[in-house]
Amino acid sequence: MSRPKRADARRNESTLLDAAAAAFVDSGVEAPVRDIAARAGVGVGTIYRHFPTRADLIIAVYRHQVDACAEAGPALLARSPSPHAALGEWLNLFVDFLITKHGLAGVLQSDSPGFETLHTYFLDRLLPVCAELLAAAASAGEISGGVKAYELMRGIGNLCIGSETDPDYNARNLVNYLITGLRQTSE
Amino acid sequence: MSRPKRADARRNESTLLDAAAAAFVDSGVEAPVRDIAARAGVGVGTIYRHFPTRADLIIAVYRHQVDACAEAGPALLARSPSPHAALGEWLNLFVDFLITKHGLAGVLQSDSPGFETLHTYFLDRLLPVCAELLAAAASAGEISGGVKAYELMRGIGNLCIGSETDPDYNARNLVNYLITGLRQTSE
DNA sequence: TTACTATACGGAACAACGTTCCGCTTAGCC
DNA sequence: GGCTAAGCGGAACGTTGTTCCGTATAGTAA
Repeated sequence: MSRPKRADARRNESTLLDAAAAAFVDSGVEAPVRDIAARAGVGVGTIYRHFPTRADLIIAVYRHQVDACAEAGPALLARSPSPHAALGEWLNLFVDFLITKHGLAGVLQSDSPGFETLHTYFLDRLLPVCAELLAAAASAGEISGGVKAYELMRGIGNLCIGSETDPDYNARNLVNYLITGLRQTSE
Repeated sequence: MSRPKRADARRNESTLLDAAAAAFVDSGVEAPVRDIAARAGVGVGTIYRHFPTRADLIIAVYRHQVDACAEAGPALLARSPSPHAALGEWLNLFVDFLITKHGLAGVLQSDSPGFETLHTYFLDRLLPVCAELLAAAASAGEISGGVKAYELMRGIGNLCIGSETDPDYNARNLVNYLITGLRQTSE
């Protein structure tokens, strides 16, 4: 076991998280590393020591909210009138999260190496929840069992791209059509 | 009116189109400008003289196919059993086009300046067709009139992102759920 | 208090990208 | 054969993410 981190290191890490969060709000998740460093009054090297890649910084900033979303799944399933309704509500929760973080949806789908950890984190955390909701809806006979959780999550994520910047595009509408379409396919 | 283009210029333009098409097939539409120039045995400056921006090159390469897609709309409407069926077929045609061009869907939604002309070209050409199909389906009472053509096209485009690289994600399935969902909303 | 060292820092430097610019070349015409 | 507008190549610029290393300092032991 190594010694605990130095005090200045701990301080910088927290400063960086705040600066990143602020930068993401102002300029989206694609805010340049240099901007974030400048905001925090820190060199770029410091960022990379704390967060091996930009994706890790993004994860650190949003971890709490992703976890909250994951935990909401079972809760919705318990108190919703039907599994399909719970699935719909949960997906809308996910959509809300994505489109309030400028550009997160886009970065999430990016297949550029370096965003793998981001991809992985979201999947690890949310895929099981989605699968559970889907299974419940399927065994209630509300949807076909052929819907794959990964495909659905990825599709929802894709639909959210650009929804925060383009006033003529509202991902929520399309997501709801999609959810409707899932049910009709049931029988 | 200025003189017609010089022979070498015309030759280079056509060589560039071929080189770009080949590069897009090999490495996707995000193929670096330098690669395309090298393939054509030409300097990068030559590309930019013929095509002010990368987006213009992409448009030039795919123009024919976009036009073909646009023209297929009215034809499908004429020979399909119902407007909703025609809409579905046409959207699948659009999806086929997008997912066979590596990364085109992604670039199409990119809001980075410089891709505006690409955005505009697709919209100019395809939006009216989509709107016509939607209107026909709406007045046949098959779908709600509230579906906006732009939103639908953008959503379909989004769904196609990554469908060519990720073996576990097939945009076609989700697009079909979406199309189904459109009808059910008619009630 | 002082001295020592692992830890952490800053920012120059690198590679890859789209794009611009300009000195040289050449096609087409008189 | 020469003149000139048109066209060309590729170095150079500005912007990315990321790496690297000389310097500074926190924490500890004397």
